[in-house]
Amino acid sequence: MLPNTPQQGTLADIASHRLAHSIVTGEFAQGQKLNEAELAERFGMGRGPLREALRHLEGMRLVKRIPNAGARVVVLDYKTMSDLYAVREALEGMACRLAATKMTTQEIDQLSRLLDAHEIQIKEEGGGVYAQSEGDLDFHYQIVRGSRNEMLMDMLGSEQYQLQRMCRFRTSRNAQRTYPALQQHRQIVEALAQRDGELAEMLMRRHIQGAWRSISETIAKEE
Amino acid sequence: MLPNTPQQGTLADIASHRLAHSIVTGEFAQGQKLNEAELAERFGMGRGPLREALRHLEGMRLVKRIPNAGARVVVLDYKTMSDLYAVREALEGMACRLAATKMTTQEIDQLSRLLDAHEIQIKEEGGGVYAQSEGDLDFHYQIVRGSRNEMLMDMLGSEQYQLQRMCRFRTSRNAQRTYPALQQHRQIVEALAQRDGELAEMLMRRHIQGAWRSISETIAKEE
DNA sequence: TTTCGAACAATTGTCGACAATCGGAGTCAT
DNA sequence: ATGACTCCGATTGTCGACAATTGTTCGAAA
Repeated sequence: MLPNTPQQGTLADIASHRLAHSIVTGEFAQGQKLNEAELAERFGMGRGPLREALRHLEGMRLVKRIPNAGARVVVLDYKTMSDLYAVREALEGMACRLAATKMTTQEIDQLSRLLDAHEIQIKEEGGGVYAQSEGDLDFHYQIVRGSRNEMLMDMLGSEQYQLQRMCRFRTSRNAQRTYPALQQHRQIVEALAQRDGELAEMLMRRHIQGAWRSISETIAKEE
Repeated sequence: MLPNTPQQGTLADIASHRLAHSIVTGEFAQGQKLNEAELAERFGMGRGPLREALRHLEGMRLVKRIPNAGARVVVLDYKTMSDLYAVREALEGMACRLAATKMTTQEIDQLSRLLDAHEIQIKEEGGGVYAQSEGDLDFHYQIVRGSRNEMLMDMLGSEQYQLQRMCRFRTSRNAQRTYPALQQHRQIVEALAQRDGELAEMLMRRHIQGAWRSISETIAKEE
């Protein structure tokens, strides 16, 4: 469902996925230096494939490379997260607009049932945040797929998806938002069902703005 | 001004830039296979740095890699170009909205003078398309910079910029659009000067939609 | 004591060679 | 003639070693 391709392909791909996972889960601290030789030994491979993996992660904006000075895990400061959510608002808004005309009625029904499952899950588990969080990603990704836009799927799937997870790990608990978020999801599905792309885009953009506001306040409260 | 960093850094960076240039100018045909050994010899380097460059270009969506089968220049078919313009509409629209509040009055004035220069250039050269094309890119990039959003600048600067140039090379001459495009640019600057982000976003989105419609018709006419 | 400089250690960048895998030519049987 | 199988060439994937660059530490002079 989600782009969690473990991929038993080349060693570089394996290293790329393992590194990405270690970074988004916080196993590697932000700004931490990534030593090539050390990582290569840990993964049981040479430095060649590992360097290629680092190049790939650089393209995904998960690490930042400085020539002759090595690679470091990217630092998600307030400004970066703010920028990220603006980009998400634009891209997912467009995805939603496109999905309103491109998704089949069947797919929209399926999306509605997905929300039913989420609602039950929330009530049973008393607002289990993590499940909702993953479910939220699932909901958004289904809409992006519904846009039928390969480039959007790539961007929101492989690149931003990872950074977004880093945001969630950084500011994990904002449980109070799970229920209003579900309500907003319902409104979005409604707009999709009515094939109103303009409305769907607007609702999605507001939804993401709300998510950012919530995260932003959480960060402010921590300080 | 534009992100044309020739970068005398590592060999991988040099190879990356040379390859990118060869691809966007059409020196390498779309879908052409990129032989590692051959390219490494042509650039006077080993296969290691070249492989890293290919990984980088893969992240920029200029080449497509298949494990154990090599890398090929991406093919810009109609669907891909359509997807690209939808993404551009979303991202540049957002950039324009942000720029309306973030750009200094001085920067907006400068943008206005840039358009004056374009107008003179068009009248003198009788609508020299290529110059206008580069000028158009310059205009758009200035607005993206004005958004103060690093992620937008990265995405629209390094990644899409290249693909967009490929589009232009594929469908080079649509001279009839230079003048209405300039008019639209003027409207956008006007909205920026009035600090009307919503209007500026809408105008930019229409502008890009118009550009796509023009390119789309050109392609349809060729067939 | 501070500061500048030089040697040194650590890490990155690069290359050449070897192993693994894929695509295609050729062959044989049906 | 066509289909599948096998072998071979070509290309990609990987590794280890070497060169180049950086950051540091130690020492000597002001």
